[in-house]
Amino acid sequence: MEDGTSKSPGYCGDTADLYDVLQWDTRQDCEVRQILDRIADKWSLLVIALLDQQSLRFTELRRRIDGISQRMLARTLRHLERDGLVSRTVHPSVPPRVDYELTPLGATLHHTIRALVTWTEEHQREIAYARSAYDARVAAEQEAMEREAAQRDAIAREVLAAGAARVTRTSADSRPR
Amino acid sequence: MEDGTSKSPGYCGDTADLYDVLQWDTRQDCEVRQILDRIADKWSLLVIALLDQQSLRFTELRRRIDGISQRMLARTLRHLERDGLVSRTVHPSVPPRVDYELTPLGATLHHTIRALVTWTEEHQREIAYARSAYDARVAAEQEAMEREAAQRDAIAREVLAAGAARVTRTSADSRPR
DNA sequence: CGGAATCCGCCACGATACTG
DNA sequence: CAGTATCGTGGCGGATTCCG
Repeated sequence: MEDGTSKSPGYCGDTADLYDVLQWDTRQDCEVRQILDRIADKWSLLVIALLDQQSLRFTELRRRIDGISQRMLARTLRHLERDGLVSRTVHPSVPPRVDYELTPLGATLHHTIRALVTWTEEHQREIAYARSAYDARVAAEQEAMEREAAQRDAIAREVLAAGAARVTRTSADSRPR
Repeated sequence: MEDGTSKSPGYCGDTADLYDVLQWDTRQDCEVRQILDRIADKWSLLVIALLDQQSLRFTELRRRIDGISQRMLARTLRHLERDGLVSRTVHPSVPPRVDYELTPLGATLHHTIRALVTWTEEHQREIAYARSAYDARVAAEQEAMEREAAQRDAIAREVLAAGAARVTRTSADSRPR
């Protein structure tokens, strides 16, 4: 089975059905986070998006996503199937044909994901701008640091040179004694 | 700088501003996916959720999240700051005090994230059920496989025993010759 | 064609120690 | 308190091979 969900020992239990939504912060390191990590996965997102439009077979998905390895596609599909988000249909024919499609549950997820993606698309430019601004700031700071270091270095060298000269003189003075 | 966004060579460029939203599937392996991977991150989600309620300082976040390493918290915060989602305010005092709070941009994200988390919470049980059903199916299949294998094994042993007996007889018959 | 299994590089993450 | 720097490691993900 390679690596499954690995029912972590940190399973916090669903004893509290009606927990305060305003406090999903601390205790949510149980199942919710895990599910989120799975569906927010890079490939899962793509697969769900593609399957919303129509059912597809393995190779079609592989071609469309282009960049995914067969291993990751198989893994992703099995995960989604396990979570009940996509359904797998095997047509007994030669060559074998397997179709994947979104379950009703998966379809509801799609809307939410779409919202997230839409947000990202809408604010893409703002984020890019913020990033460049941040990077510029950091670069400026680093440059300032380097200039300062260079200055310190220069001063240190000067002092050392003067000290060496003084030492030479001093030793010359003390030698006769 | 350790490891940053690592502007991947796969940067597809934002040349197409008005791309068909219905086809964000294939070409989205550019910036959108990267942004999504960042904000849909396990820790980022938590930090954003926590900061929506009020501004917090480093250690407060650390305590509340509980399970995050100082390294990941620092990384996450710097990422979010770079993306312009949270703002960092340093109060020059002893001991030093740093406050983090959501920017307006980050506040807009919070609603979307909340929607995603809400979806997860709402369908948590369905997913858990689907998983157990899937696991049960797989376990049953594997058990069937093993039973079949055991049967094959028994049959094979029987045949081998019979064959050995025949061989013994045959060799006994052929010895006198 | 649709996978499963194996090998392996690499880096993301965690734990620790040190700085200011 | 609020980080940065360093090291060790687990597992993610890619390439390859084989099976039904």
